[in-house]
Amino acid sequence: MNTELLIHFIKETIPHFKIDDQGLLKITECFEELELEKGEYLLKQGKRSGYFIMIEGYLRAYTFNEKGEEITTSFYSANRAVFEVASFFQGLPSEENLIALTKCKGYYTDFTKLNGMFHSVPEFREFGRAVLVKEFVAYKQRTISMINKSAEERYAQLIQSNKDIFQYAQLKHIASYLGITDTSLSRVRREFASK
Amino acid sequence: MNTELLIHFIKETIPHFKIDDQGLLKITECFEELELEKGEYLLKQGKRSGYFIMIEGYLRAYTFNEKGEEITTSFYSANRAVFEVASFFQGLPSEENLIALTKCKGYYTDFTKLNGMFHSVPEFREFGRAVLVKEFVAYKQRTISMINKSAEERYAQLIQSNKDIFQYAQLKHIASYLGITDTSLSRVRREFASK
DNA sequence: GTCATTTCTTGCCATAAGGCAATTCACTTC
DNA sequence: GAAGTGAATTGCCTTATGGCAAGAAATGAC
Repeated sequence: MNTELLIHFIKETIPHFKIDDQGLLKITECFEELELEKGEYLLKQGKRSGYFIMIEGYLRAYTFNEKGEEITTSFYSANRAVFEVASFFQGLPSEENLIALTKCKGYYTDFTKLNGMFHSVPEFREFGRAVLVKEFVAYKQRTISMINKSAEERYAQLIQSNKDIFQYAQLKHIASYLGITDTSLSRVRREFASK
Repeated sequence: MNTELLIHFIKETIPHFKIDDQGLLKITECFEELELEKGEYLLKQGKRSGYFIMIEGYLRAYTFNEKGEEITTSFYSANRAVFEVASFFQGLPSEENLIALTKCKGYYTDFTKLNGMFHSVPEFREFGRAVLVKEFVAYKQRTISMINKSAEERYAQLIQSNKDIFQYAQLKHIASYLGITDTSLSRVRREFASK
């Protein structure tokens, strides 16, 4: 397996930590390469989530509200760890689906393997925790945006932070991610463009 | 130090894990008892967050938006680990304040000590991760509520999940926590009461 | 108790976002 | 390039929420 990019991702995530080769070997042994074609699912509702370090591509996470409408909960792009936190760590069946918006490449593992590394490889502990913290912080910021920003501000923010996604995701999916309807997003875009 | 309640909280958090007495001792040595009076701050903006296992009491987390208005980001009650994730784990100055709504009691530690335990006490790793995951999941669910529930539904949800808070927090703080103004909350409450 | 202060509620009107249906646009297929 | 499909936009109207100011209620100081 070509593990170069996996190793690079791990080192980038914990730059203050030196990892010896033995530790790296233990880690890379627990991952397998995985490719998804556009439209393929990384995770389906009801299954337990795995842990995917994505090196290339775009993914969308979605679930359904009580009315049965699709709600996009996240977008993922390259150099991001992808997992549904409750399902992966607490062993629950996932309420989310993860679908590839483009061809995706990366490294995959499951909870048992990851947990083994977590306890036996100190550097991996740091890595795992850093990833969890980073994702947590991102969600927290998003909640706060929902509280004190308008739809248009959230839209502007998304354009700035993840412009590519507009190329791969449908606007109605971006709309539900932003917490508005596709109709409103369309109007927000018109307003925004005219500025 | 009376560590009974601390030990109880740790065991409750990872019920599937047996902890030996040596591990427990290592853990309890790293915490100190802490009491806050009503109105006292556990964390002030700009400082680095600590880690507080709260056994008794109620806390409120808040920050400010661009207009300088207070935004309540969380309420905490007994048997909860309290920390600002970005500040505590990433070492950043906190953007949040944590203030006691009532007298609070619990156990306190800092990042250095916690990180030491994280690497040296396997049970504490499990505990630390479980806490992080639990808080993360809660935030995630809150974000999704913001997306697909009305203010009234979120209000009803809060009443059900944390009724006590209405006794200790001001309505304007609950309002900003729910993502609405105090005026709107007042109307939501009138509607809700009439049902 | 009375006064002062803060919190909460209400009325009135403004703005943001939603709902639905019709239309336009973009993309595929033949 | 015509027809068919699904996505996105638009028009028209409704509903949810906000803003502000006035009043009511609760709280605290003396």
